[in-house]
Amino acid sequence: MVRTKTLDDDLGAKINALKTSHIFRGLASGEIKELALSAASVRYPKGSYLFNDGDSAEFFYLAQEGLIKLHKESYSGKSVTFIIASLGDTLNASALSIKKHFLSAQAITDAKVLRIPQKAYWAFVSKHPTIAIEILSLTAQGLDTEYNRIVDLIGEEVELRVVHSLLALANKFGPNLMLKREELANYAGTTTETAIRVLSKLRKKGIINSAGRGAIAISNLANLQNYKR
Amino acid sequence: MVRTKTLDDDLGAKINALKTSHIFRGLASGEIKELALSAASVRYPKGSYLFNDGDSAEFFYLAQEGLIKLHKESYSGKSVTFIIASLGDTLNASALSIKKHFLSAQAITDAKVLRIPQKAYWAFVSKHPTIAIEILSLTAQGLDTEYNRIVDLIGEEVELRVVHSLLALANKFGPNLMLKREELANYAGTTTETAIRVLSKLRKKGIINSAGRGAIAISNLANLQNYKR
DNA sequence: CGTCTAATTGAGATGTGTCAAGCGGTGTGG
DNA sequence: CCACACCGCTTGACACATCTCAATTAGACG
Repeated sequence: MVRTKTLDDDLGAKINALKTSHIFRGLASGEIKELALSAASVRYPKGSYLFNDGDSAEFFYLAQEGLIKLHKESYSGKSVTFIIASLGDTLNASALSIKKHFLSAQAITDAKVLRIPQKAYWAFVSKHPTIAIEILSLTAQGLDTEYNRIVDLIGEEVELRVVHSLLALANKFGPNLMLKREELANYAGTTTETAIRVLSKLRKKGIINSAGRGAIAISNLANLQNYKR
Repeated sequence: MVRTKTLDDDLGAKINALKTSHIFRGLASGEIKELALSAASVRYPKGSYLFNDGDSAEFFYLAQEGLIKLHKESYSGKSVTFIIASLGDTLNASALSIKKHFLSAQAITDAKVLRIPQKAYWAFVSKHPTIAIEILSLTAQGLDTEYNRIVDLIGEEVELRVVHSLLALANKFGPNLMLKREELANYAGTTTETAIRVLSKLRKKGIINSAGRGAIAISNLANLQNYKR
């Protein structure tokens, strides 16, 4: 029966998708299957929002395709990007115990995610305490990252912050970043103009190439790593 | 036998101390006892360090008396305070899965803590999955706090940041803060001088009183909460 | 009473945001 | 297929918030 077959394929795809996440790595396919059964694959067009800061968290999200920006706006309207999520990244793993999203999620390219109702997610984690530890580990790492970002924000000048942002992004996405200058600026916590000025300086030093609109190519990673002024 | 008696008292005190933490609230005394058995009560004089950023995390710490500052220094030597811990606060709960401390802990008054070897802490948490969830909840809250701090740092001016810092501290310690101007400044992510200038302004508006050295008294909390300029 | 640390205020330097203008590539509609 | 419009990128000039440096005052403590 054709219909059954496609459904099975679908389930298999979901199981594989779940396995791309660190937090489910330790489990056997059989175990994951239970969770996959309540998962839905959903597409979001570029620019659209998956959820907003402050919304009640109804689903657990796992990125499958595209880039999703996790960000938040200040009272005065300035947007800060915390995470750019891609394949295998959870968008709100720690929302387990928290009722509200504390960031907004916006697709910056066309994107696809796996979406699981909180209740099913919670039940699954309760049944597999190992996963709770994985989530904790992930959340703690995130906390460490933010501590470092704050230290940077307070103690270092913008130039270095932009460099650090580039390094963090390159570490995750490789040396060819498909990001607008504005995205980089939001990530580094500065303005587009200032980010561009830093990039111009880096270009003159041969550390990056202008790779056209919406792209930044790091050509000399080593020099970026021990960058001084 | 006197010796046994004092030991028992000691154990009882440790059990009670553990109960002051949110993460152990759900457990019965009998269950906590196991953990208390491997706990040691340790004193640290004002100014001394419990551990340093980057050290391997050998113990789990719970604050019992005094104030302990969790902070980190930037490469350029600027110190940022993240948390001021007091009775019942864990200093490194999420270090469960992390091998290294990611903040430094320094006593800002004479302090007393409960100290538990990582191994015992880990074993206990493994045995009580509920606690892992509590720790996760705590860590996630911490993450939310830091997200908000970053948004503040990037989007708002110092004046407002100092006000927010005062509110956060007052929320935890009450309107009479026993902190030096310098501590407040580190917490708000600014310099001592700038913090003082903001405080002077607030004093002129009747929102705070100068309560002498090492103290800040908030006299009008309501006005502080809806503070504008 | 003297010393030491914290608090306070001033004046100046400067990094970074803001505003404004121009350029260039890309896509779209006539 | 060309032309026009839009959007992202880039650079310049200027304003200003905040840091830095310096000097003074006040309070605590021996």
